[in-house]
Amino acid sequence: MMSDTRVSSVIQEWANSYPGQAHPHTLNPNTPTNQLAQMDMAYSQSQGLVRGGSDDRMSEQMMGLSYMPYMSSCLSNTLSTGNTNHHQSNANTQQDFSSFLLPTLRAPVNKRSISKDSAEYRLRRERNNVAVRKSRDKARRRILLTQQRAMQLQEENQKLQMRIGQLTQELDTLKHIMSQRHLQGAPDGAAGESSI
Amino acid sequence: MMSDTRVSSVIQEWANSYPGQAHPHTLNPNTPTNQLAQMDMAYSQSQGLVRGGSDDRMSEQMMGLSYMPYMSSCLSNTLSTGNTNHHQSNANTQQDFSSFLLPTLRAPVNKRSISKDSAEYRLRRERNNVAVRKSRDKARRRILLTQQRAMQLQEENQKLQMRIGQLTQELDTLKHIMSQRHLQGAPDGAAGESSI
DNA sequence: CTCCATTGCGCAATTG
DNA sequence: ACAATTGCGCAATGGA
Repeated sequence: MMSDTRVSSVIQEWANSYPGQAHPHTLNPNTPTNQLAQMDMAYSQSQGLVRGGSDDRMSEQMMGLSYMPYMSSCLSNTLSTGNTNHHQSNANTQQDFSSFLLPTLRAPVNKRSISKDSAEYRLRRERNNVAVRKSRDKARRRILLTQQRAMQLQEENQKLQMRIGQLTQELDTLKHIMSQRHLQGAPDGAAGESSI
Repeated sequence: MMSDTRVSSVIQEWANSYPGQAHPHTLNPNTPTNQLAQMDMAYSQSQGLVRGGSDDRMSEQMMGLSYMPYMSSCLSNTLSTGNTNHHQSNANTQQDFSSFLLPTLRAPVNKRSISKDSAEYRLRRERNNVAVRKSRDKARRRILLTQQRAMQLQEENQKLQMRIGQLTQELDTLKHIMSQRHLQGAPDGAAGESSI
């Protein structure tokens, strides 16, 4: 039939995706690998509070060169990046007084004047963009792995259930034969008789 | 111990997440729900290219939960929206010649001057934003469900394997007993003798 | 063509 | 300071 070897390999990969914990060891449906625990609420209010006040969207980037597919911006990413980032909309609005708002815990010193133009800003942005792509790719891979794992587990499950049916039937037959010979008097002490 | 009833419910939910296929019915490991088939090289350079391959079917069925959290943002936001979107960066710059660049496939005709300001533009954007939130929320839920499903399948798997071990041992014991009674000569035709 | 759904991407805030 | 995550909006595209 299907190669069962493939299963274990994917399972292995999957396990690697969750360094935190995810071993069959102490598997507990109540601890959904954490990492996802907060997924539910994460949404309900982050929106209105976090960014709502600053309102910085708008005039994101390019619109101009947007028509051509991403070839340019993506292939030559990381640095060369003929990417289309031209957007110098209003932006630096709150980091000025952010130092005031913060609870005086070692004020961020001088973080001002990183406004968009500075090469440092672009550098940071570009780095973050790379990190973001990397992270998302990782997430995608993890999701894929989880899906494959689920499918394979299901497949394996069916096989196991068939096997159980097989064994059960065989056992019944054997027991029946033994009872036919009125020798049933000796219940096997070893295996017990767990119900079906 | 753990309620097994809950398992089936989650599985059920999960199944609903994949209307395309995902029923134990004709499950085929060779069709990994596609939708994620080409994921490996995604990072190196696919970014700009991949787009074309994806093909997934899936209708929409609300998945039960709606977007209570969004309701406020969606309903009220759509128009009232205290958002300060005023920016009139030049926008319509190249769609003029874009019609040239494109392979003559029904040129975008006149999509001109929908630039940012138009109420229609904002309306469309806002609608899309809503759709995006909805879609992502759905995706998150689906991922979570898949994970839970995988965990529960694994748990169930372990139980099944234990059961198999149990049955096998019981069967061995029985066979041993029968052979001890030198009655092995009677082949049970019904169950066959599948090796361990 | 319109409309919604999906998806890749960049930005900014947070986290570790 | 730095990479990794995460929510979000934008634009392109796919599919009714």
